[in-house]
Amino acid sequence: MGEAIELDETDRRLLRLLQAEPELTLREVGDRLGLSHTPCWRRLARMREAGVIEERRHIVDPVAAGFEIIVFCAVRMNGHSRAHLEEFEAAVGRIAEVVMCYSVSGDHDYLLKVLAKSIKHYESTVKNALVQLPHVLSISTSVTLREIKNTTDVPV
Amino acid sequence: MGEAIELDETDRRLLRLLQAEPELTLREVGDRLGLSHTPCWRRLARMREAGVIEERRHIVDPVAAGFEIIVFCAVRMNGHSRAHLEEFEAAVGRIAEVVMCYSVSGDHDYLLKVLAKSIKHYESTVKNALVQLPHVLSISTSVTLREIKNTTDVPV
DNA sequence: GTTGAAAGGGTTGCTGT
DNA sequence: ACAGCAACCCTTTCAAC
Repeated sequence: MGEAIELDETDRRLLRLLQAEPELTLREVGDRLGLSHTPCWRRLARMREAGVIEERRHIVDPVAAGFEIIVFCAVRMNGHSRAHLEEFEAAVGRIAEVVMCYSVSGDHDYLLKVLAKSIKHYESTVKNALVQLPHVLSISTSVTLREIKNTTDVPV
Repeated sequence: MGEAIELDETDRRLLRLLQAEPELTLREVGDRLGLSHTPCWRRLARMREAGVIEERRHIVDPVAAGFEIIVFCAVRMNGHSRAHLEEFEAAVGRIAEVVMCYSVSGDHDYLLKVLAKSIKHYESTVKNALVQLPHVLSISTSVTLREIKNTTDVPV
């Protein structure tokens, strides 16, 4: 998105407030910060412009929506040419059950987070699709047992 | 939150639409689905009640906010009594830089995602705090090199 | 399910500092 | 450049049907 910008303490307080209480109106935010709502709105617009803050998102709970299985996959590749990696990454982008993918340093090449309706769904659909991609050497799966914490909040 | 509920195809279309285009107004959503805005609102209220959909959240970009380092930590514990685990989990809840924590099956006990402003910040502040917690046996760190995908969207 | 309306938030132009 | 004021438009919400 936009250029890198400096955040002053008021910007950070604003972000903290909005992350902690997402349903606050700008007028309420202004009251808490000792400002009127307009400067708050302008600061937000500036931060949105710069890509610091994105559109407000509707958060769906995977479990309540029927995705009871959450697994992490560590993927190892057998070749690291640009073309190989791009092919894998494009495929990951197309698989909706893969909700997160980072390339990582260390023992593995990629770390993925995958949602599935059941173990069977994960094994037969998602893992199968991933293993069959070219240049994938191995996938080691960690099944999550319990969610302790999962937040989108950044500790600004 | 609420009780488990059944989602019909209209509910799922609604969720898909709102996840894909979070800024749509209820009237626009209604138009797309061939409904007026009121039933859309009623369905959303019901899903919110049931915990399927949460408050709309403001999403802050960690990198744009100065958190350039994202790491995953696999934590191994040396005791698995309820008290040990609860102590660790409570600590994790208090550390704002830890944005995600799952207990997992397999080689490790917990998998964490951590935001930090620098490697130094991660090592000296976050990792240090974690290692010093009682009953933590080892922490192995994977530094992320690049984000390929990271979405809150559930593939309903 | 629909229409219609009250309440109130987001947005913007203008003004003052 | 940044804050505040006032007004408009539009969304959310909730009647009544």
